[in-house]
Amino acid sequence: MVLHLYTLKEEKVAKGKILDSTTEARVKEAARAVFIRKGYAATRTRDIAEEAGINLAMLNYYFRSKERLFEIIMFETMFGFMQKMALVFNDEKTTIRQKVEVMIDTYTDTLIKEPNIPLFIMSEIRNDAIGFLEKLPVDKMVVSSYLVKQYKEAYNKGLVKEPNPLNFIINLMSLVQFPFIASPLIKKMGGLSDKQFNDFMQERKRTTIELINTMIK
Amino acid sequence: MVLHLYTLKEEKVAKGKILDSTTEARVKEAARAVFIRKGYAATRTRDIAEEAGINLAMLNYYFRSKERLFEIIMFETMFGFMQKMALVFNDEKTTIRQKVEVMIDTYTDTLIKEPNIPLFIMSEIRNDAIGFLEKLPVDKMVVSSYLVKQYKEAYNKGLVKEPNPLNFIINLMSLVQFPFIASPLIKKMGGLSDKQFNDFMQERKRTTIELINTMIK
DNA sequence: AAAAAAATTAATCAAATGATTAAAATGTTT
DNA sequence: AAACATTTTAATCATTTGATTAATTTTTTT
Repeated sequence: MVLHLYTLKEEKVAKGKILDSTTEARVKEAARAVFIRKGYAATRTRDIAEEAGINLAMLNYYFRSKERLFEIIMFETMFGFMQKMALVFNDEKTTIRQKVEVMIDTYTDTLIKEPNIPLFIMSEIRNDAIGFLEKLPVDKMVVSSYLVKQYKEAYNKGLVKEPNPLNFIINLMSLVQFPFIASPLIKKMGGLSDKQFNDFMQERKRTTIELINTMIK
Repeated sequence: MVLHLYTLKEEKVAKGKILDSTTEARVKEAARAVFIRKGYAATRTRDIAEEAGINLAMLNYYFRSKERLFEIIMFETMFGFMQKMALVFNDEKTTIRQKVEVMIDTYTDTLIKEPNIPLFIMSEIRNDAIGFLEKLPVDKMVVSSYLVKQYKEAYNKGLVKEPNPLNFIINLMSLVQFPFIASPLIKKMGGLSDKQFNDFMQERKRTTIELINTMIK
């Protein structure tokens, strides 16, 4: 009955077991689903156990505590979120306009599949009991990105009016993420079903790209 | 030791007592502050009592339960939020452009003072244990607004490209509200202090108005 | 001033909840 | 197969937390 380290577990998984069938993986996947749907404070460890279809004790056996499990989920989620962004931002082969297009297109698709991620991230960062924000180099990621370099050049050439690239990035994020954050409200406002909402978001890609592109000559 | 009704309390307040000095009012004000800062699930009734500087039992004495107290706060917050919107939307004396300007200006000012309201509303609507969204006629408010009427006319005259007024309204809300929802992230990204962030939002008013106005000829 | 009502406090309760334990079951190694 | 290690289960613990109670103080009414 020795409680092994998490790293030992990883080794075992790496050996070739089907990740999703492992109890550990099921707990983690259930935790991800419930945490993202309800937030840290509102989820009970029993909710996770139930969602995973396992005994409650297994959660603590594999992850020691609710908080440690949450840290793993939160870190992975934020990391994935940022990595996706960084990849587009730092592509030296694309123009600003192409980046805008790719960002809006791929982000919308991602969020149609996982619509609760933005609200989850923003909510959990608000409390930030653990201090994720400090650990994540979002500032470096933006300031030293290729996109910002491109944007500054474009500004110097008079191709964009707005001098602050932060405004540009915020507009981009706002227009894509906010509709998902406010999705229950928007569905109600427009009388949209889930399906209709997703179709609406698909169509919105084009108008959003157009709107952002008015910032760039 | 009779527990009086909430309405009786109101009468008393109406008699002329200074609202903020009443224990009941202090509990409510503290509840508003804590609920909006941390969300329903993360706040303990003891947090509220401490913030109000009163005995925990007073919360239940005046408001019966955490849930009932929350309902009052949530309803008032959402109502205020919508009323402010409806007032601008239904002003028959202003043009669309003027409405855009007023919306962005006043909303930004409001959110600089109460930056956590959008995230609070969106978070609590997500769970929606009580069913606020059903009770609130957001759909009617938008569809039958004077702004939507104006917008449709403008579309018929070829003054706007985008046929769906929902897209227009979402863009407006996104650009104003999202920066506050994501404020910790944005502060980190831009290396901004609280003061710098607020100044940034003030400046952003102008560029946001410009951006939205590109949708209207 | 006496009586009644309302407000407040400290102590306590009951349920929920995160976590642990000891035993049982399953899997692995020798 | 025996011994050992790992995984799983059911029961239980300890703390947190929303709520209540009974007594006390303060305010209002008569």
